[in-house]
Amino acid sequence: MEQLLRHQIEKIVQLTDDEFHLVLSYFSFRTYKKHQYVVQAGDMAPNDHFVVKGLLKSFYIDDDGKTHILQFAMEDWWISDPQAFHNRTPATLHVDCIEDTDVYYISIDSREQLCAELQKMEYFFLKKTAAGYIALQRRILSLLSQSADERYHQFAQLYPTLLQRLPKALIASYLGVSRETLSRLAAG
Amino acid sequence: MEQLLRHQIEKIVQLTDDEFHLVLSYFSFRTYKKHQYVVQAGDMAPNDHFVVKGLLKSFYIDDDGKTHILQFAMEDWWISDPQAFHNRTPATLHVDCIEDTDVYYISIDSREQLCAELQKMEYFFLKKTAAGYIALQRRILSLLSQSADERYHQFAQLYPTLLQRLPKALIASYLGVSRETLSRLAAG
DNA sequence: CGCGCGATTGAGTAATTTCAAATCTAGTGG
DNA sequence: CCACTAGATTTGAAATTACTCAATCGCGCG
Repeated sequence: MEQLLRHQIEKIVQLTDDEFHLVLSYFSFRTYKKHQYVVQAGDMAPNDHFVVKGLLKSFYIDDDGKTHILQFAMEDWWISDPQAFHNRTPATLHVDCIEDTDVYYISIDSREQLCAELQKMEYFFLKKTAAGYIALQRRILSLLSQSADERYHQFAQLYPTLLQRLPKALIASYLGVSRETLSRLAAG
Repeated sequence: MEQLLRHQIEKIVQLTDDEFHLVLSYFSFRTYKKHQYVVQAGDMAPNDHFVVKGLLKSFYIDDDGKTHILQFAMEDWWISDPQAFHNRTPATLHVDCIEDTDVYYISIDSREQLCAELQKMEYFFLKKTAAGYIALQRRILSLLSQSADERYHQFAQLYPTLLQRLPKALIASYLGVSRETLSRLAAG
C-alpha cells in the first residue's frame, strides 16, 4: 500500500529506503466510506490526497445549484481543492467519495517542510504539478474544439475504467453535457 | 526591464542582487515583431518566455483547420507550449506575437540547472505552476458552467486591458464562441 | 478615392437543453 | 425467492442557444 505511493514518486525521482520512510512520515493515512466528504466548500482544506484505493470526485456548485465536476481520482491519482491547498484559503470546491476510499494525505505545511528537508521532493511536486497543468490545457482544448459526442467518445477511450465505475450522470457533469444528451450519445 | 522580471520573482521569493544576477544569467533576451512566431507546432520548443513588453497568444489548430486560443500573454506573464517545454517533445501549439514583443526566455535545461544551483527558484517555479493550474481550473469551470454571454462579460471584467488590445475575433476564439456570436454579445 | 480588414447584421440550421414521463436496475426487507 | 422502492437511465417533444453562411458596414491607410 505504501508501495503504491513509493512507486508513484519513483516515476520521477529515485528514493533510498531511508528517504522513502522520511517522505512517508510526513503523510497520514485515512479511510473514507462511500458518500463521505473529504473536503467541503468553506472548510480550510490544506491537504492533498493520494488515492490508494477507491474513487473520488471534486466539484463546484454554482449559483444555480448545479454541480460541475472538475476532477475524478482513482488509485494512483491525487486530489484536493488546489486553490485552498496552495493559498491556505477556505475551499470553494467539494471533494467526496464515489466508492469506499483509502488515501495518504499531506498538508501544505508538511509538504513544504518535506521539500525543505529533501530537495528532490520539490522537484517531484514541480513535475507533478506541471503534468497536471498540461492535462488541464488538454481538457480546455477539448471543451473548445470538440462536440459533446467527440468529448464523450474521447473520454471513453481515455478512461475505460472510469466509464465502468462511474454513473453516467457524473460523466455528463464532467464533460459539461446534460445527462439526457449523454445518454443519447452513449447509445449511438 | 530586468526589474520587471525581478519584481515578478520577488512576489514569491526574495533575492539578493547577486542571486538575481545569477538568475538573469540563465535567461536570454529577445525581440519579436508583430505576427512573428515564437513557437511553431512541430518545432522543438524548450523555452519558456517571460513577457517584458508586448502581447502574444498560444493556440492550437485542430483537424478542421480551426484555431483555438489557449492563452494570451502580456507584460509580466509567461508563455510557452508547456507540454513541449516540460517533456522536451515537439510542440503541438503555436505561439505568435499580436504586438511587437520583448521577452526573457529560458530553456528547460537552463531552468533545471538554475534550480539546482539556487534552490529557492525551484520553489518559485513550483508556486508559479500551481497558480497556473488553479487559473486553468477556473477557466474549465467557466466553460462548464457559464453561457457564452457570461463568459464574455466575465472576461471583459477580468481583463479590461486585453479587451482593448485584442481584436474581437481572438477573444471569441479564446472563449470558444464564433465571432458573430461574440459580436452580438458585445452589443447587448 | 478606394482597397482591405475587422466588425456587424440577418436568416436559416444544427446542436444541445429543458421538462416531463416512462423504463430499467440493484439492493432491501419480508 | 419475491415484491418493492429509490436511484439511474432512457425516451420524446418543444424550446434555446449558438453556429454557419452570406451580405453589409465602417474605417484607417496608402
